[in-house]
Amino acid sequence: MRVTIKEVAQKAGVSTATVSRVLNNVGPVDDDTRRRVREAARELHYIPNAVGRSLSTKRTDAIGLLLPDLHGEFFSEVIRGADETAQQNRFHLLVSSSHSNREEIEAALQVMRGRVDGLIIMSPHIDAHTLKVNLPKSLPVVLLNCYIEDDAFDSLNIDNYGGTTQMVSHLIAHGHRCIAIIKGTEKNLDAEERLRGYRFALGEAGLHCSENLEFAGNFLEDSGYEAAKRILELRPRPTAIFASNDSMAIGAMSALRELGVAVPQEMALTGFDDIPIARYLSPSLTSVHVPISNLGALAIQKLIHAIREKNLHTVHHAIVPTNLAIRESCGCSSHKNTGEKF
Amino acid sequence: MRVTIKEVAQKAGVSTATVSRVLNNVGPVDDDTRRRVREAARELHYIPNAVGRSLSTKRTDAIGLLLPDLHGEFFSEVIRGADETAQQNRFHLLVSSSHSNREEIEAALQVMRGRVDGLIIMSPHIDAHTLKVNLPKSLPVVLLNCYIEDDAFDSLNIDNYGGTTQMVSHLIAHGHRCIAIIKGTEKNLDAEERLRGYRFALGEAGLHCSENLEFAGNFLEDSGYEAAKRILELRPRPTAIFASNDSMAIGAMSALRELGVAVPQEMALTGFDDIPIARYLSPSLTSVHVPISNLGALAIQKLIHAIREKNLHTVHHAIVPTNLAIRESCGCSSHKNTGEKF
DNA sequence: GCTGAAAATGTAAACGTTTACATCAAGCTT
DNA sequence: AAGCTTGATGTAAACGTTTACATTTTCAGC
Repeated sequence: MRVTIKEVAQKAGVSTATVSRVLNNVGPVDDDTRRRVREAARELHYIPNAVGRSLSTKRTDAIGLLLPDLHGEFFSEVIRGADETAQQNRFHLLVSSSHSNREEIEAALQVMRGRVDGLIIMSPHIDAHTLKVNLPKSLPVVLLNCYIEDDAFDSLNIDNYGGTTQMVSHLIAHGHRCIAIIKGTEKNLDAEERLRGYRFALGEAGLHCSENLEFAGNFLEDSGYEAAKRILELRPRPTAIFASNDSMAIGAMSALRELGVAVPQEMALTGFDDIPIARYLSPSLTSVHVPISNLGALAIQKLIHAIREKNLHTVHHAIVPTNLAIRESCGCSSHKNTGEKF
Repeated sequence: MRVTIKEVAQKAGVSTATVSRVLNNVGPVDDDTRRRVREAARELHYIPNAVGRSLSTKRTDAIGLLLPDLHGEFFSEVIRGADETAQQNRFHLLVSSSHSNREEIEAALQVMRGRVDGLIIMSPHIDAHTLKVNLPKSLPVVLLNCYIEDDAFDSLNIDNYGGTTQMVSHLIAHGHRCIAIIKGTEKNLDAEERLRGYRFALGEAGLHCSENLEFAGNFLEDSGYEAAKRILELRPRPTAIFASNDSMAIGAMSALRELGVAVPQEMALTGFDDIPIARYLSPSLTSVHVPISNLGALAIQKLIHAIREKNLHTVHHAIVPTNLAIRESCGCSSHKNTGEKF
């Protein structure tokens, strides 16, 4: 069926060992032999069988990417960044997405096991114990935005707390005194950290911190839409809304527009993530910029380092900094319409 | 290192063959033996090695997904749909994205070869010959939105032509006589078909069809932004813009807003793809709805059928229908603000 | 021309499964 | 009771590589 190394060896008049040596540039081979083997391989359109090789070398040259039930551009940008970096390093990406509970994650881990040389896990729900039970000790892992700060695993986290604090402080600096928050999914690390940052910024400014100002959400547009409607019923009405991500901010913006509340004049609105579309909204959305595709790329780099330098590699926790992308929706007119790129 | 089938066999006091039979539910095995084997496997936390199995069975249980340099939500929705369906069928997804030229695709194909049981190729640039040279005859393939109508490959195409025709006809029906188009990437099938549909609809209505009304674009927001600015310089000024995808429509909307042109009052605007965010724009974007995640799911279903029923399967070309999502941006007030879901 | 090292190449085991075939025991049929 | 069938299990080959080790060849140094 498919042409194997044996046929190449036969055609070139050598043993399979020699063919392997030639094709992998390893060990001493006579120039003339090398030429003959190369020629034979080319003529037969020989492509080494990846499975056979994997079995022998115990490498797969693949990286597993385990994603939660992510949506929209955040999802695609992470994959794009990861894939690009993986390709550059001659690794492949095994993607498994939409895992929301422990069972699904465990199943996915089992499936990945043996098929990948390393794993990137982005899962706000997972706990260290589940991971340790389901993963061989020797498999390099990088955690992306996970709760766990266990020293067994490398981790990469967005500076949710810092970014939110900055943003809310920005609103306060521009005169807002009553700021509502649309929270993210419950028990989600990002959501919790953003909430924590929000509370801290309010407290630091000596402002009233009330649960009445905190509205449930789940990171999807719909929930932002609903939350905004409820926020408008509050008395006194808040003058600003911090949405825990851009999707919800977009939903909120939609609700505000529908109800005739002008953004930012009657209500300031900010998001988090700075998805590409934020700058094209009307009004353009002020958001906390997260280098999303970098995040994927960084995770891959870290992981590949762990794979290649298994012995040298030491566990490391990194926090990816964020920065404010000030646009129209927060009403900070000095920065109006910059539309800056990063 | 990792526990193998041999250790399970030893612990259970049987041969590896029996263990294999038990774990795969194949062939007759004594109930008591079965129990012992299961127990041993559980105690040892045995997980079959996927590579060894692949080598033996010549299956990988993986599907390759080859994507072009796609952006934004279209990209993520295709992957989501594909992944979901793949998981349901116990297949894994090997994703390789951002391929824009032939060399990259050939490289990706070679890499995929042997690692997957089937391949979904979404690549507006590829030609049948390149595929035939680089793929073993026996590998099932589904082409997604590719030029090729070669009978060697299954294909799945969006009804670009029909969708565009409908949309442009809709604009005409609402009184527009001078409609500009922002074209998609050159040499891209989607782009060409949408252009063809646009021209046809104009012609059918007996309207002037001029190259002056056709503006270059590349499916990214920026190009929509630029094109819109140029469109506004036209005299007589068009009263409607058909953008070949939503991203460009969003860019165009941004430009119009900046220049103080009211949408839809002074300029109607429509897109194509109906990405999730379209309904949350202001004004909400009228677009040609494409069941994007279905597209990924359908492709996987088709492919899995081809893989499983290799002999029964016959080549088939399918066209995925589109439909109009009428919202505010086209100014067809009767449908104002429906915000319908699909 | 011998010795020994270095270079070139071959042999075969190993990687972890599945599975065709062989074997053996037990129960039926006649 | 001999011959069959069936069920349960074991044996070993096969899948396609890589690589440790063995073997052969070459050739410099004496």
